Amino acid sequence: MSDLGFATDAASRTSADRVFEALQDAIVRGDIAPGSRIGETELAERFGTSRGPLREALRRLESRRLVERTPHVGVRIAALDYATLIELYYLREALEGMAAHLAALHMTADEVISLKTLLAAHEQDEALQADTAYFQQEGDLDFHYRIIQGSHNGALSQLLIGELYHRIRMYRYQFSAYANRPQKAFAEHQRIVEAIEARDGDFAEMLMRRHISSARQNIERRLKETS
Amino acid sequence: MSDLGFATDAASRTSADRVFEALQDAIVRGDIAPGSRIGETELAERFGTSRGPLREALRRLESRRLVERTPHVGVRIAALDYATLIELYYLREALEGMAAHLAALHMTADEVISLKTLLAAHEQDEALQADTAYFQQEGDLDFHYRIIQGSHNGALSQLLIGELYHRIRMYRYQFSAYANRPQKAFAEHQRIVEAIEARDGDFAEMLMRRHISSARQNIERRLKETS
DNA sequence: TATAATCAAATTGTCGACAATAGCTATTGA
DNA sequence: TCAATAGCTATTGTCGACAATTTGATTATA
Repeated sequence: MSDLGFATDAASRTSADRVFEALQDAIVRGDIAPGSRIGETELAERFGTSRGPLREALRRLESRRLVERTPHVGVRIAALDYATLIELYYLREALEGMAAHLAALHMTADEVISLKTLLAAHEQDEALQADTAYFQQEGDLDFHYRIIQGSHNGALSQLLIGELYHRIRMYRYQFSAYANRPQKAFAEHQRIVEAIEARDGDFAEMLMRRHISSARQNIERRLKETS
Repeated sequence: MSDLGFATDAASRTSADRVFEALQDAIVRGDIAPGSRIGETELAERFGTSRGPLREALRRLESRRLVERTPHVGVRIAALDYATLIELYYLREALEGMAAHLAALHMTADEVISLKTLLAAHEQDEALQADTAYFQQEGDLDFHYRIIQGSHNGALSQLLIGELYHRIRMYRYQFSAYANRPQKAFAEHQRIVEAIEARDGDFAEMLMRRHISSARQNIERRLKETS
């Protein structure tokens, strides 16, 4: 998937760009333990470059809050905690609510058809695999990506997909069991698409906000049960 | 004002951090023309450092979209256009609406009092200076900062204050005459504070969204008139 | 004259070395 | 035995030099 807003021409990709993407992926997937501290020399060797480009990559990852920096001490891989996850859900509720609203107003007919096709595919797959979490999660992201892109608001897309979603995915990879119930989420997806198809911006926004809000409440509920 | 999320200990500030802040300030204030291209060597000399730290600073500014980078070509100061400004207002509407909602729920009594004091000071100053745009703009930002901080949502504050607001300020400095009418905006501010004081999250959110939305519409209206 | 290929200059990308700082260890004193 | 200090080690911060690439200018050719 394209990482909006940065040049990714395969040909003229610079070493700093490559290590940025590779390191980001390693962090998001959990190949490097959250909260751990790794030296620049070690990282540079691991990614086959020198400390110069590596430090440039670290600065960008710092901006995305995937690493935390302390001057003269070093960088630490971002730690994951539930409080921050909850905060991110409020951000998603606001931003994706707006995205759904704008998508209802600005999506092209083709984009709506493509979105419905995606949902039909999900329905097929769900019918077969009942409650498989992984597909649902990736499929869920796919669905949300489409809505965001459908807003036709570049700043909004860049913010959500280019910066926020990496942190979301990091939590998904490493806090495995927190997804909303697949069938419930799927039904909510369907209603959102209906509202978009009806070009009802306010309703689409409301449905999207409730969709994300209920996911957040689901996490908060589990959090109380297990503590 | 603090630039949330990054170490700013005056003592151990690194050269890369200093040039980052200085260069960001120069860009936001328009000391360097938007859309212009400046070489790394020239920038490094201007800020009294070498290209290493400068490039780290540029990477962070790239993440904030204050500069645009083309591999092997160089960086260009972000260009300003009305389409992007409008997009940013939709972001503000969504995010600051959420901030107002959360502020109504989570602001401490002291914070509410302090916010009311700020507004009283604005009223005084407005009574004296009628329609002075500059103070109003800075005062306006002050007001919005307080609400955002009052949300007590770290991720939201970091996103708005730490990343988005620099672009907003850049537009304010350089697209001078686009502010909402001061007295109308002030009245809206008062209503928002009333809703926060009444702990009415939904209403505070609605008022904030209308406040920002009408500012956006005001810009769009002027845009049509002059074109 | 227009177009394409070639070359040169300037700029960016990368690297290794050195300087500066923080944190740890050992030593000294009470 | 504990605390404080001094020194050492490892890591980060900074710099200058070199390599790679782009861009434009120039020249040759149709």
